[in-house]
Amino acid sequence: MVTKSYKAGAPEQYDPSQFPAFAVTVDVVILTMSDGVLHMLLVRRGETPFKGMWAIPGGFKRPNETLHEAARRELAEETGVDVPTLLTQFGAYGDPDRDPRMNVVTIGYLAVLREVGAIVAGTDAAEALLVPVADVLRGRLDLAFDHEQIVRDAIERVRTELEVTGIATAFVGQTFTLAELRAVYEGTWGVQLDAANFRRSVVAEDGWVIPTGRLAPPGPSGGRPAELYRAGKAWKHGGPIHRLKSTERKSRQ
Amino acid sequence: MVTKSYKAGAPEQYDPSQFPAFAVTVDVVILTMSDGVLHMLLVRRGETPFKGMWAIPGGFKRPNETLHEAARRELAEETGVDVPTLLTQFGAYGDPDRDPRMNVVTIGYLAVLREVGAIVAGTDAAEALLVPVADVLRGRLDLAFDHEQIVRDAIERVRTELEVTGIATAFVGQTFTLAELRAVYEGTWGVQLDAANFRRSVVAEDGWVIPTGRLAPPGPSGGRPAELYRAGKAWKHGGPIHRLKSTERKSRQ
DNA sequence: CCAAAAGTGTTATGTCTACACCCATGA
DNA sequence: TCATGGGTGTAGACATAACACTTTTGG
Repeated sequence: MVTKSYKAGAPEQYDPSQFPAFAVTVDVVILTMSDGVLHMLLVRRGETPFKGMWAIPGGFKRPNETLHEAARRELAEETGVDVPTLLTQFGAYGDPDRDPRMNVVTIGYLAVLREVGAIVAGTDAAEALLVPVADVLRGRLDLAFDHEQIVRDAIERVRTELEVTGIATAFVGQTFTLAELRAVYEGTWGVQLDAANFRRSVVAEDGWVIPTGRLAPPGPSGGRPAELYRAGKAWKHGGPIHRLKSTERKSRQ
Repeated sequence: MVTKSYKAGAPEQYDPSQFPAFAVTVDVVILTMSDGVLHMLLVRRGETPFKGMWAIPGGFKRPNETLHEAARRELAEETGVDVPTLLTQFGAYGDPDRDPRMNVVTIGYLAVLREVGAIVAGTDAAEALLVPVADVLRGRLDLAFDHEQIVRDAIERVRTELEVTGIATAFVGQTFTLAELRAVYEGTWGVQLDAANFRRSVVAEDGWVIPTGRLAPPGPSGGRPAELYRAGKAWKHGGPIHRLKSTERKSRQ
């Protein structure tokens, strides 16, 4: 592969002020599974505009960091989590009136955490809240800016990614039972999957889950102990689990 | 659905200069099928930086337009096409050193055109060129900025969209033969598909292609005239054509 | 007539879904 | 021993891939 001479153009006589200036922010939709229900993190805005309203965490991009680094920094500031199991960009939003103060273009990121951990309210947020995603999608919460649309896009993305990539394992721990993994699909898609067929599909796909040989203790109501797995490498064309096409089964939400 | 009071926050005492300023651009990867081969449009840069190098068309976002409008404007300026058959956002790029002049965040858009039409070289481009996408992916052309990466992401996106959405019909005319539609999949994925099975899959899926009853004239070398179809509505979960998993067939490129 | 391209039929193989059944545990 | 949840077996429905065959054109 040829290494490109990246700094070809001369940055000589050039006046940046002749181009319209924008503020660039990064907004992070932080998702986690809690009790089989997909949850997301909201923060209460401590500053104008939309002061006191719920919003998704975010902040201004700094000139010397990449977009991904900015997202990672915002995530760490808000949750204390330094290494998310997954952090993906999913969209950009730049409508002229989306921020009443000035022209702000924001880049949407999707973060997936295994556990909630200690959620730290940052300097510009008076409070933090973990809510079911379904509540936001139903419009029960009034979010600041165009954050409701951003959340909708993020959820649509995670639902698709679930079918196409290995994102599901980002929701569960280092080792997990297949019931836990199945709960990720069920909670995200709002469907019920047949446990038997789920197991076969997942185990059959090569390099997807790897048995550890250990067993998980059963729940308080008994039941056979489940085998513990760890995540394998991702795979070729899409994952082993797909949304039903014709025969839709009853939903849970 | 509840209408949100959008201008809630007061834009009062606020100093925009306290936040880092960025230029925001929109870059458009313009794709079209030509002779069964996926092509893209490049323009030669007429200005510094990277003056004289090939680049994908793009330009600065204006404060009073949306990102989508900016992409549409750039596309029209560069190609004369006002209404593309498809225009989708696929990514944002904001590495600190991606533009030697200043901090520029760019939003990548993917445009699909039916025909090339009259390609008009704009004011800031000395020349325009339609090249096979494969040439760019192989690194045969040295593109300005981080445009090679942007192109790679765009192609990856169009390949996925092809499997999941009705994007294929955006490449063909108002009416089309199934051979033309098949060429879109074959040219984009670099595979050969069985014509018989392709027909069955596409026709079987309800509301995907609609027969017009008319026939297309055969080519110069003869052959039975093909039936003409027009595009139907999109569908539920993904399109009818999928990349082969196990049995990979011989590629064409 | 032959070659070429479109369209139909057929068959073996693979995958998906539903659900019956067995297994290991807590109370 | 019963309830609960994990794991296996299996049969029918459905989808996929390969390819032989028929149809309709140009030369």
